[in-house]
Amino acid sequence: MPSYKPQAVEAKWQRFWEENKTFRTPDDLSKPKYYILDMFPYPSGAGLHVGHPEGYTATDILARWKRMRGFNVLHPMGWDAFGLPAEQYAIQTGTHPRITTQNNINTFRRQIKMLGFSYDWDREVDTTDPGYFKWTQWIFLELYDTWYDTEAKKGRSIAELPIPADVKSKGESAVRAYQDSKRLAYQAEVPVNWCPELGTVLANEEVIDGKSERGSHPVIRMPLKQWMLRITDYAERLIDDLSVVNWPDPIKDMQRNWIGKSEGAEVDFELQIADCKLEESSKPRGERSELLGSIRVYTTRPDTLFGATYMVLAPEHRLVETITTPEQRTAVKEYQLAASRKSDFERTELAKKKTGVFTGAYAINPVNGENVPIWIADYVLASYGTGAIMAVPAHDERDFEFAQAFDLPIKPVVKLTEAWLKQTKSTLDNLSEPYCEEGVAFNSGEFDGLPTAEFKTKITAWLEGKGLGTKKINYKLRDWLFSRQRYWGEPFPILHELDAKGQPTGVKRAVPIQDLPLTLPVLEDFKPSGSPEGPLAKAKEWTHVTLDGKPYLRETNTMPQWAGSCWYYLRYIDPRNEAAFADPKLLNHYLPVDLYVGGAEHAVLHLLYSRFWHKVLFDRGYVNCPEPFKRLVNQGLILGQIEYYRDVIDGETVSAGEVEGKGLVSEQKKVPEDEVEVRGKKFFWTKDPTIELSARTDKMSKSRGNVISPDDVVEEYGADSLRLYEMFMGPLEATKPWSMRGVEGVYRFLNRAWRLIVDERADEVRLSDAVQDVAADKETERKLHQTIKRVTNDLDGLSFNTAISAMMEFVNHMTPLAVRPKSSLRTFVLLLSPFAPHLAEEMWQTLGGATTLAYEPWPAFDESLLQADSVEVPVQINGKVRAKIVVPAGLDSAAMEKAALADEKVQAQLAGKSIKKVIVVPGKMVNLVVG
RNA sequence: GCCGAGGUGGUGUAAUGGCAGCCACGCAGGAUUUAGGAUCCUGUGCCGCAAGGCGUGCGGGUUCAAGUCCCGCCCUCGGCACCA
Repeated sequence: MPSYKPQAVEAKWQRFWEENKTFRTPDDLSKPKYYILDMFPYPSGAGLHVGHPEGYTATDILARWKRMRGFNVLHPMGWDAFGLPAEQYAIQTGTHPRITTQNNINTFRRQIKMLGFSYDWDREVDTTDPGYFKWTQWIFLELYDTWYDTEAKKGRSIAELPIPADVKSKGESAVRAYQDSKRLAYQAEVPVNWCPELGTVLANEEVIDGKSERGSHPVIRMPLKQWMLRITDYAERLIDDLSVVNWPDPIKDMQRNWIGKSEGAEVDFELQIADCKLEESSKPRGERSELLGSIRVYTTRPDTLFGATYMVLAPEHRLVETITTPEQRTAVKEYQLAASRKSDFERTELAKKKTGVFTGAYAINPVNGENVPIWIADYVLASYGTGAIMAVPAHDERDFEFAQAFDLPIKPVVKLTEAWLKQTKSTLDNLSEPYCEEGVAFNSGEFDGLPTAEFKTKITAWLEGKGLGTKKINYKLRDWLFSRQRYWGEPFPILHELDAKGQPTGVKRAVPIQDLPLTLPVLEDFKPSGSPEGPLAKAKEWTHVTLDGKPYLRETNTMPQWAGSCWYYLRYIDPRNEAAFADPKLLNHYLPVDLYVGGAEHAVLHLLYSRFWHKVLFDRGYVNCPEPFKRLVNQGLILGQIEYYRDVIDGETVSAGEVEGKGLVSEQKKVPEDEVEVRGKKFFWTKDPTIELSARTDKMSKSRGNVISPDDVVEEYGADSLRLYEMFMGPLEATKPWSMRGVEGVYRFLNRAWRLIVDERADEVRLSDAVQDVAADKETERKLHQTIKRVTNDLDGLSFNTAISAMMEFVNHMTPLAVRPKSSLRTFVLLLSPFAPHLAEEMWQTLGGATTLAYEPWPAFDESLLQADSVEVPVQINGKVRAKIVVPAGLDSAAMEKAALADEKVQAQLAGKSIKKVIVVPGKMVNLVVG
């Protein structure tokens, strides 16, 4: 084997690693641990694409590096295998999802192993394995058993929930209902995304622009009884603890925005209805909220209360019926009906123009006693705040639009500056747009002159004093809709008690722990039932059970795909444990995950859900750290190769520039790369050089036909080249286009590295004659130590691309040498080994290594060997480089200045001018400021 | 609209405020080769024969010195989107 044959080398070392279990992670608690985690994939039928190995290669390089630095590295892989595609496939073909899933997993495993990643395969997990989802179900039961103690800010067992005396006195079922109302996992009637075409409920993230992600079927909102998880109880802690993790700021921002904390006040507006007005107004706040006497609103700008000229209720608000006057009843009913029929999509998309209807009722503005009309409009959401707002059109964009549409009064209460009025061409009585900034109050009675922040505090206190309002914090985050009407998911371990007639009593019971896992029933027909029970309801023998002599009906919903991925990082720590989800001793040792790498598409949901579950487990004492993932890095998207297009209009090709901005519609046709000519910054078509082409990179997709399969790349260039190219493309976090030419570039580099060491002309792999046991010359020594330093620092900073270019420079230095010192090459091979492990192992062996290099100590660099004897430094005159001088390294400022002034070119430039200032950066440059 | 990231050669990219373009791709020339491929060497930001000038999205500013810091715009991408 004279030349570099990746296929042979890679097969050989993959076999070696597998047979020797080189990357098994022993639970050696005496060594420092490093837990490095990939986001595990959903094994789709299409197999891996080149985007997957990007993150996996990065983590593998770090895992291998950390091992060489003496860490006990935990680096596992598994499968997030429940979910819709396998089920859809089952519906179409009749193949059981278990079988498709197994096939897909086998494909993914083969492909991932082909890339030579150093996973500990003994720790592989599969979310659809009963041994795994037993514990998903167990965690669900923990959530079911937990209530959130707002005083202690901590989840506690339901057994510890204090039962109020009046509840206790009403008996056992009242107590049970009270407990059920506090559990983190609870059932509730909520509006869901119902897709009639698919006959199932969809998650929000499965609905795109009001249509189903699969098949683009219409989705409507419909109230259904669903399982919910009370993630909102943890909202505050989910925000606060972002400050203790090392995550990219944009991701933290996205999570904060998603949770959407806002601080404001709830204010009660008394209804102007003769019957109840007086009798209710004396009631203490809190009790009154359920009565008819007032409407409660939420506002972040209580300082604009004096400018509230009307109120708006969501069409679904529970008081709409009661307050609507007989004259308005028909109009209100019609509006409510229309609103309920609209999908969320229509409600937002068509809401460019504000709509609404007057209820005929009035309320009293608590700060000035003025009557304000009450409207309903779908721009107010029932699900946020109190479902009702006070409208301050002068200082709120939406209220302003609405007020304009319906000719409602607009009353400014924050001082408008002259400049602003001028700029917006407004007058005090006639604003052209709302003023939404903070400012100083006016038109606000005794509060005139107060700045916004101070006003907010004062007015809130004033309202509290009168029992009319209180400080309030709201979140955009909603409780997590946790049930799906699907087959291929974890069944809920919950039983519904039946009475003698076979009707549910409303009493729920957890499946006893010893009966877990609760596996899925065998079904022939996986189709959605079209009813809220889901397909599991069809398995009658499965759904009906008797426990302790009582008949029960099993819960027939299944959990969403997020469930299994919420905690897989915990199972890796002790994947075969049958007595617990993991041994606490091991959990304490390996947690938290030191580095978590994955796509930014999981920036919010998966990471938020996972953190939530982790916090519950933390509160309940199962894990010892409040956050699961210490450091997070998002790998960027890999786009398809650059492609060139010509624009065709009515069969004629025209230049790219002629289409843009002229409202013309053209058909874009692909132009092969060899028909592209570069002229300046533009591209032209060789078949008609007057035609300018456009160039573009797109996301890889089947429909565009630009998907690159790792299988093909590995077949042609080998896994090491694929790995290296994935890292050489650019920064890990960046979005970047694929290029086969680029793969070839790194392939050539590996070939050059190979030829440094291996005798090309021999039949067997043997050391090249040029490699000898000699001491390295000074230059080589310096280059080597520079390379060690750069690679080490770059690995530390996850700058894999620059680490590779440093190694390329080293190889470029070594290539022309007739005699190459063996010790330098051994060091180089160690540096290369995390990146191109197969090739490195082979070269290590050729250089005399007895066994795997996976646990060889990482090379150290000697700072004293880094510095060259002399350096070239630029001499600038007024900031422009005019000369270069060569000076001994470490020369001081004064000497450098002297050397610069002695230079001929400098002398010439200085003729007839005087030096005003001299700046010397030792070892870097000299700048002479002359006049 | 709001939040965030980013605009550097023909391409991917690199540069603790200190010589812009490291390392690659591509291209050009040369060596080797029957030829092709592979390999090796040299050159390659733009304009210019050259001297030199101009160059990091655009316009200002700070500084001896700005791709990097500050202010104002433009464009691309990602996320959120009537959340009061």
